[in-house]
Amino acid sequence: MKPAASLSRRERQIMDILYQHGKSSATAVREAMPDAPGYSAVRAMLRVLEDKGHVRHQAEGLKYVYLPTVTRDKAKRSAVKHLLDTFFHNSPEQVVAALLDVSSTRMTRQELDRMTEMIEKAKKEGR
Amino acid sequence: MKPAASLSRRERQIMDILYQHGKSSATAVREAMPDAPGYSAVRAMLRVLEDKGHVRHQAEGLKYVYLPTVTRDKAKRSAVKHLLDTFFHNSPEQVVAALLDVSSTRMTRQELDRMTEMIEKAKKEGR
DNA sequence: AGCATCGTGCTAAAAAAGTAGCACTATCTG
DNA sequence: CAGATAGTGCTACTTTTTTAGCACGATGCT
Repeated sequence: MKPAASLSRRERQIMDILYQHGKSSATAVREAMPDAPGYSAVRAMLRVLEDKGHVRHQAEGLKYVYLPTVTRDKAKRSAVKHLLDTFFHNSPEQVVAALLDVSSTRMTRQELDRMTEMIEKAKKEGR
Repeated sequence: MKPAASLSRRERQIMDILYQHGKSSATAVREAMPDAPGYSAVRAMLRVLEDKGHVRHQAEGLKYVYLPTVTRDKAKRSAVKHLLDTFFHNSPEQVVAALLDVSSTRMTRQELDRMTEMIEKAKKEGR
């Protein structure tokens, strides 16, 4: 299986949707797509993704649901690494800054507290 | 100009490189590409990206250097938002967790301290 | 000046992506 | 049971992407 960077436009859109929603039927994927193409097109792309090994499907009731073969967790890490590398010169600190900037209004005190805790914990462990 | 999600595979690779390196010549872009194609191919893609409005070029000495039209900062935000949405259910806190997980070994005490500071500052401001 | 080199602009063709359409099966509904 | 529906598997076609190649201008060297 190829790395995420080698996916085509539509393939990427679909993978993003699958990671966001967890398993989804072709119809669900389609509905979540920007500029959604026809149903057949979506199915064809899912088939291609399956051939390439990026997704697999399981029968659920009558229909198929598709899900990524790579766990959310691994995909997550890759995504974070890629972001770090592309926009932040590998500086996690700057990511935190961006994060606070982008979503500070929506963050509660508790969330911020939990962040502090995590960081404190990392400090202790790294000692 | 279309959103980042509508870029083709190669276009995306190129944009990533440009954001990572800042302005670069066609040759430099090419060298940074995974499975780099021929030089002409890269130039052609840069031209397409320019047509679409994603990059512009300036003469630097004899050659051209290309750079994104959208500022690094805006692109950064979009990328962070997209990551939040795709893998973290919009929970910044979980991003921090992933960040610590992925790069904790490389983080110094100072970096962690600065993170704490930023968060503390956000707490005060949000009060 | 003459030749090699580096970088550009353009065009055309190969390859991949994206899309629609049909045929078939299983279920549901009256 | 007959018809309507929902879902699948394929195949073929169109469009976009991706690529290589050639021609030209500027520069550097001998």
